[in-house]
Amino acid sequence: MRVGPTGMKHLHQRIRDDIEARIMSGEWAPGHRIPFEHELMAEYGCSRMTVNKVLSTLAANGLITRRRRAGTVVAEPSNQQAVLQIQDFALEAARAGTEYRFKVLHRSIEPIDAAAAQRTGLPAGTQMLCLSTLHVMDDVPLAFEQRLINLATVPEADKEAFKDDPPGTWLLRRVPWTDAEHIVRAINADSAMAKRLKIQSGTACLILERRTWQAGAFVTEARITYPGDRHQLVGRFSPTA
Amino acid sequence: MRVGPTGMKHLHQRIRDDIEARIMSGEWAPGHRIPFEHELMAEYGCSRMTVNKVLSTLAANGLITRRRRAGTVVAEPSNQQAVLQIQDFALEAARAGTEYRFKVLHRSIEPIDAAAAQRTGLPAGTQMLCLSTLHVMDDVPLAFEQRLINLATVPEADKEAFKDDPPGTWLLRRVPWTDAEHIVRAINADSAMAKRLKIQSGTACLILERRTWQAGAFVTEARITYPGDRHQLVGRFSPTA
DNA sequence: TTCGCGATAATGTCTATACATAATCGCGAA
DNA sequence: TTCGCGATTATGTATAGACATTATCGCGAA
Repeated sequence: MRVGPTGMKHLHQRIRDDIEARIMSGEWAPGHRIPFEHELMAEYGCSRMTVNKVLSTLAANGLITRRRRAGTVVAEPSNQQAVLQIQDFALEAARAGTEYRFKVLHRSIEPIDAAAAQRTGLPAGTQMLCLSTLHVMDDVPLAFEQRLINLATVPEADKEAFKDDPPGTWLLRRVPWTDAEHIVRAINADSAMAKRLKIQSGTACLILERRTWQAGAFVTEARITYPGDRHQLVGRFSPTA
Repeated sequence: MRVGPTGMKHLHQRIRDDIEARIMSGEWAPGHRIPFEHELMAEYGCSRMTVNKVLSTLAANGLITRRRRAGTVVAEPSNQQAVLQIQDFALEAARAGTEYRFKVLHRSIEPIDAAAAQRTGLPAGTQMLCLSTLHVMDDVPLAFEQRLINLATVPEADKEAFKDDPPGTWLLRRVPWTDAEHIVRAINADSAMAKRLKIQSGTACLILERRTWQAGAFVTEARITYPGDRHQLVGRFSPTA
């Protein structure tokens, strides 16, 4: 019976770590057939349910592929993905010990144009709350946010003044979402953006676009522009976590 | 007994979808206490193991928080994260029906400098395989990749010519990784980069830095520069998937 | 040889039960 | 009133057994 260090608390954790280690080390390469459940039962001296729980979890995480009758094999590495944390400005400022404030520069209710209609999947002319917000840390503009909020999905946004919390924070706490789409790209700041962010015209900026839906209904779109030299998106990721 | 559409195949799927729907719709807001397992048993007319499996999965996905004796509550929405797909150039080209090729512009083995040592967590002076690769689609430069490969972890990289596959693809297929770090930022192209990518000097570029480790041992670092107007990172994400 | 079909085998789901673990509640003592 | 400790209770883990589902294998017929 081969198990990991016995200091580890639970049986299924030991089995899981053991199998993960064999995959991660390359001992079991992609395509390698993993022992059948009844073989693992014998190897670890436990019931099938326990082995099954471990393998189901690994399958859900994409490390292995299971097929009835055929057995279980180590999965091919899939498309790489980058997981980036998107910080809440206020939280980030508090951690860094700096002062944060925001200012809503523009507010209106407008029907969306054709391009926005295509992006959001809504009919053109749908009424949207449009907000432009500048995020400032220690008197330095950190980001400029252009946001559309679907008043059909979030009618209470119309009455909100966005005095204590910026729109993103307010929405995150209020409206659950089921689907999100992100786009990241780089542009040269035009003169209007340069003036708002107090940077030179032409400076490279990072743009993060995020659209969220709730059960198919469009909720909000945010386009956040960061000066390239003042902000970067960072993420750490383990496939097994 | 309230269950979803009976067309759905499995009991635990129906229960899961039902609970997820109540959370996602806002009916059960963050902080709301979810019925105890024995209550859900009665509600759905099933065994505790089945309910437990559903709730454990939801907890693993971060939708709910469970504490012994205290019960289960809907979790506060955590820090938002963007999940971005990083395409393999060859695959992307094949899908788009365009021609793809790459060219290794530079290859050497060098000890890393102090800055790289800090980024990677290796002692300064460690020998690394350094590669610079240009990725070209339909004769248009799409990206410039600067890569370090740790020869202590991947010694066989030294003998690889990178003729059929670019370094990234080769590594992905060969070396499993357990941890990755990503950084995305924007810069203005300097004259050397502009020349390589056939863009105007000063054009905004997207930089994706990716570092991977295998069980604590550094594997590789890639710094990929995309012309901002030719490429963007895209990701779609559901919290429940 | 090839095709079709039934036997077989591996995973998928579910139940009933048992005991472990941890946090809370509430009672009784200081 | 407050503190500490034991009882209570909800979750966490594990087992054995049962049946469902679905590929695959291999045998027999065309």
